[in-house]
Amino acid sequence: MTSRTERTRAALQGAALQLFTERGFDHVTVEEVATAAGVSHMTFFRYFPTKEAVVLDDPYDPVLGDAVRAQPAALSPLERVRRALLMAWGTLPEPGEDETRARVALVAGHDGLRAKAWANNQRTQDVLADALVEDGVPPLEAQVAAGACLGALMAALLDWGAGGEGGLGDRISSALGQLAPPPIAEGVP
Amino acid sequence: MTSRTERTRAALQGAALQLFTERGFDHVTVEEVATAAGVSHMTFFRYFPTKEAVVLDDPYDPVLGDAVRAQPAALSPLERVRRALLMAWGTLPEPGEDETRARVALVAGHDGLRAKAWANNQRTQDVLADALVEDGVPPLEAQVAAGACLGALMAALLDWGAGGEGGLGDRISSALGQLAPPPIAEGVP
DNA sequence: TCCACCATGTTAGTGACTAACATGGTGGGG
DNA sequence: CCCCACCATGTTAGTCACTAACATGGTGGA
Repeated sequence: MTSRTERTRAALQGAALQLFTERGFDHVTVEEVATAAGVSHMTFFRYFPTKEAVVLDDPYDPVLGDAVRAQPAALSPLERVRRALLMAWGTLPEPGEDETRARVALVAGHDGLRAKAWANNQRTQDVLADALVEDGVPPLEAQVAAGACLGALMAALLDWGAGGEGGLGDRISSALGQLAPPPIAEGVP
Repeated sequence: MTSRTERTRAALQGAALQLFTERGFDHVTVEEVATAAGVSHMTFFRYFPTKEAVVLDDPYDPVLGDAVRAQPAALSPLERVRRALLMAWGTLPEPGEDETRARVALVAGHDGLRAKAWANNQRTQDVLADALVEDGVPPLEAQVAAGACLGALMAALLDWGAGGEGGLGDRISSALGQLAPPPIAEGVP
């Protein structure tokens, strides 16, 4: 059922996560991760383009683009992205909570990993912005809306990973809530 | 007047900017930059901790922290950061417009450079957030406010560097404008 | 003029990442 | 059940960013 490649991939991620958590990202070589997973360092790089990628693997981008398209075009770009992220969060297939926490904690505690995480974010940002641009939103406005929302989301994520208490979902909705337009007296549009 | 270290530093930055622009960041080695500046590669690393740093050198962070503290505490955290960035932009000593453009263009067009730029942004974000926390704003809320504003600002910067027309200042104020609370009929608080 | 110090060079090493080629296990067709 | 083709993997050798330890030389002040 699980093909050989899937098993190898999982073995690499598992070994990497464990070793990085135990000894720190910088004090584990790719060679060691590969050996722990029972392969050579070349195989590692066939699965993950960089040492960081084995920690930062997340393929959610397409879902998010669709979520933006699903929002009513009458809202401001910022509000569309904001609601899209809130909505998508509920539907994403989450891996185990503990594993997610371990990964985010690694990222929060290491400059190089954080840098790469931001780089990934940039791709997500482009996906979100493109979805808006297709609907006629000016590119700069689209990028800004996506950038602001992702900036807020990332802040919540890193804060959680750095040791904050409570559930991740709560933090995300509270973070995005800060970007919400203030309620207009009575009667929501 | 200009000490030897200042001259060497400027020579390295100049050589790097020119070579990177001509041949692309990845196709120039640190060794070549150093040689072009008349020093060895070890001297390069004594001035800049990474190859990317020679492009991403900007020491504005402390100014921004003070700008946040200067905003009235009655405003929302988001609004305080937003106004602080707008205000600080006017007072910053800008290097030559052309050089800035060349640098931002390099960053906009290269994944590794963008990643490091985001990492720098993280430092700036911490400075902004800390200024809020000192005033009693909860840490998560502070990080989110700073993250959202910097996300918007970065989007405007990269869009400009990628070839957008017009002045950088206009883009920045328009980007941050998107995060402004909608005007409350008449009478601004 | 001489001395002390600091910027710089030299050398040697580690580790991430790549390219070219060799090999072996696995699955599907005969 | 066997064979063959293919794909995942290993081997080897190389480049380049970055670091550490030690040697040296020019510059500025006494």
